[in-house]
Amino acid sequence: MDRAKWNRLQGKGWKEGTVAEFLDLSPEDAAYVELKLQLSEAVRSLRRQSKLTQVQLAERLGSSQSRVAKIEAGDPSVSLDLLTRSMLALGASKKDIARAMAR
Amino acid sequence: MDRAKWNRLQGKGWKEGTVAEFLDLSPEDAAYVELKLQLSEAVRSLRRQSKLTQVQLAERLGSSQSRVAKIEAGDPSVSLDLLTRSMLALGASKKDIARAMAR
DNA sequence: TCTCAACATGTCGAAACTGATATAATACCG
DNA sequence: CGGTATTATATCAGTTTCGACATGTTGAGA
Repeated sequence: MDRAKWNRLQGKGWKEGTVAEFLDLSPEDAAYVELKLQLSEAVRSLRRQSKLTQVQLAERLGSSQSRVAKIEAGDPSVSLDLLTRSMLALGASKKDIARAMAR
Repeated sequence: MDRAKWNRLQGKGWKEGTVAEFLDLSPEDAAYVELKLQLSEAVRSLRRQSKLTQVQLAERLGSSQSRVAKIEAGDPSVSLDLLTRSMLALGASKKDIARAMAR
C-alpha cells in the first residue's frame, strides 16, 4: 500500500461517501483503507455517545487531543493499533470492534 | 499497555490456552492481546489452508519469512496493521477478519 | 545418517508511528 | 462584539515496527 496514494485520499472531500474504489486500489488495499475509515468513524461515534471530548479520550488513551483529532479524521499517520486501542478505551468489546470492521 | 508485560506473555507456554487473565491485565489490555493472538492464529490457519509456505506469504506481503514467522508466533513486535494486511494478502475479507477478531 | 525445505529466533538500520506542542478554525453563550 | 470550549492542522524528536539478514532448529525422505 502506497503512502502517496493514501495521502491523495485525504486530499479530496469524500466525507460521507462510501468507499475508495475511485482510485486504482487493489481490492486488498481498498479493504484496508475502508477498515481504518470505518474504525475512525466508530471512534467518533462512540466518543460522542459517551459524551466525551477529544481531550478526555486523549487522557484515557495516554495521548493528546491533536492525535484524537487525527484518529477521527482518518489521518494516514494513525495505525490500526491506535484505532483499536481507542475503541477499547471507549469501552468497546472485541465484538463491537469486529462489528465496526465488518460493516 | 506495558511493553515488559507483553513480553512476559511470550515467555510462558500458553500455546493452546484461552487467554491472558493470568497476569494483571486490565480487561482492555487483555482484549488487545487477545485480538492480536487471535489474528496471528487466523493467519497461520489461513496460510496452511491455502497451502502456502511462509516464504510465499512473505512475497505477497512484500516482507520476509522471518517476519511471517513472527506474525504467526504472536511476537510483540508485530502490529495489528501487519496482522490485518496479512489476512488480506491471504484473500480474507473484512468479514473474515471481523470473525477472527470476535471469536 | 545426510540433505533439504520449512520454520524459528536474534539483531540492526531505516521507515512509520507516536505524543507533545503550537497555533488556527469553529461554535456557542454572555 | 469578546471569551471560552472544542476541534483541526502542522511540525518534530523519540519510540516502535519494519524488512532484511544471519543463523539455528525441526522433520521428512533417501
